[in-house]
Amino acid sequence: MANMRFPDEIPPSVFGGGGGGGSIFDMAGTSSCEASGGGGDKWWGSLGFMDLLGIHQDFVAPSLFDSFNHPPILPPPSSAELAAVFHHHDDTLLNKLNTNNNTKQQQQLHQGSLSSPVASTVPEYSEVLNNPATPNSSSISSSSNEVTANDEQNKAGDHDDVDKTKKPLKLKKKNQKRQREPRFAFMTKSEIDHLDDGYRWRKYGQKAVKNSPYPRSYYRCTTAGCGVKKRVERSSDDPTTVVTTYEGQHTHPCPIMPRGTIGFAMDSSSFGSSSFVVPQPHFLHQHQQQLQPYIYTSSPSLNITTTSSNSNHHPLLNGFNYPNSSALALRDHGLLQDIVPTPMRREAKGEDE
DNA sequence: CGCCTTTGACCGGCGC
DNA sequence: GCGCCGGTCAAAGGCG
Repeated sequence: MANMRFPDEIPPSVFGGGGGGGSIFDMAGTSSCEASGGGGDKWWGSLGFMDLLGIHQDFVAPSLFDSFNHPPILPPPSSAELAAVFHHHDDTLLNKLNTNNNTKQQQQLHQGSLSSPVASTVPEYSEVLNNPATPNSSSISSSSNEVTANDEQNKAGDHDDVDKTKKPLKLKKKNQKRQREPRFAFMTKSEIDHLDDGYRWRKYGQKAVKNSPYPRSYYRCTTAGCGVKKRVERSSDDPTTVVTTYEGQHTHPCPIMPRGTIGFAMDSSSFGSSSFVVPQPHFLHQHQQQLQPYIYTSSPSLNITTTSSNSNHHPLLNGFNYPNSSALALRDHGLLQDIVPTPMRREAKGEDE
């Protein structure tokens, strides 16, 4: 598979608003740590999508998984122009989302976890807007009992499947209902179905989606022992929108840790629950309030710009290469302004000059 | 050769 | 019980 990359220089263009309903990350292409291995001169240039997701996740709460029990504090959504992230246990949510962008369910999602960030009642799934989340973050491991349990279960299951020859596979333990790992779903505007997030995925299945002309693809993280899965499907309502659902939690860092990530990497010990260092911009918490909705719109020409009022010019981003869509997204939205500490920005700028 | 995608078959959950 | 459907498996083939 060819790694999609952005051209080194991307002229500014129109940063269109996201479509209706749901959150939209607009990305024109994909990239990965892998892809950026050669060209990522800038710390930022090779920042993987998942890294960013991780960042955003942290943005949501010190532990996003904690938010399963404690809804994250979120900035208010900006109506339709929202970058929505769902973490849920309900498989049907996305289907419903796809088939009806304005369902009552969605409204409940919005109301439940957005307008009432500290709501005491937590729906089985909750929506996290403007905070692209990922299972990948050390900060979530502390409350990911279910994940680890499931990982083990998965591994055990895999072994069983492998050891036992062929057909009697799936001899799953009876009476043991398969537990779903927490899921994070988000919608992106993209021409590319499979957004490269820096991790290595192996496609293990594809199914036709009911009421949709677009198939759903199933991916699994290829790293040994990592049972993270990913589902990718294109919205039937809005073919330009790709719904990506992550399931599980990476037990490893990004296969190719982008150099730039160092800038974000915090000592995992400072979070007390990390088995590896991942971007942990805890300073984000201080800036939560400034969060802008992530509305990323790509155009076929990959021209992207921003409409965000406070993102007209980012010293940090001046002259940066944009080998990946996430970078674009952030640049686009001036997000770095909010999430990157000034010293870091300065440093980056200096490096850039 | 290793890794990946494709694809049909299979399995389990769930609703009727 | 049956059928539908989502999810997974694994053989086969492609690609670098």
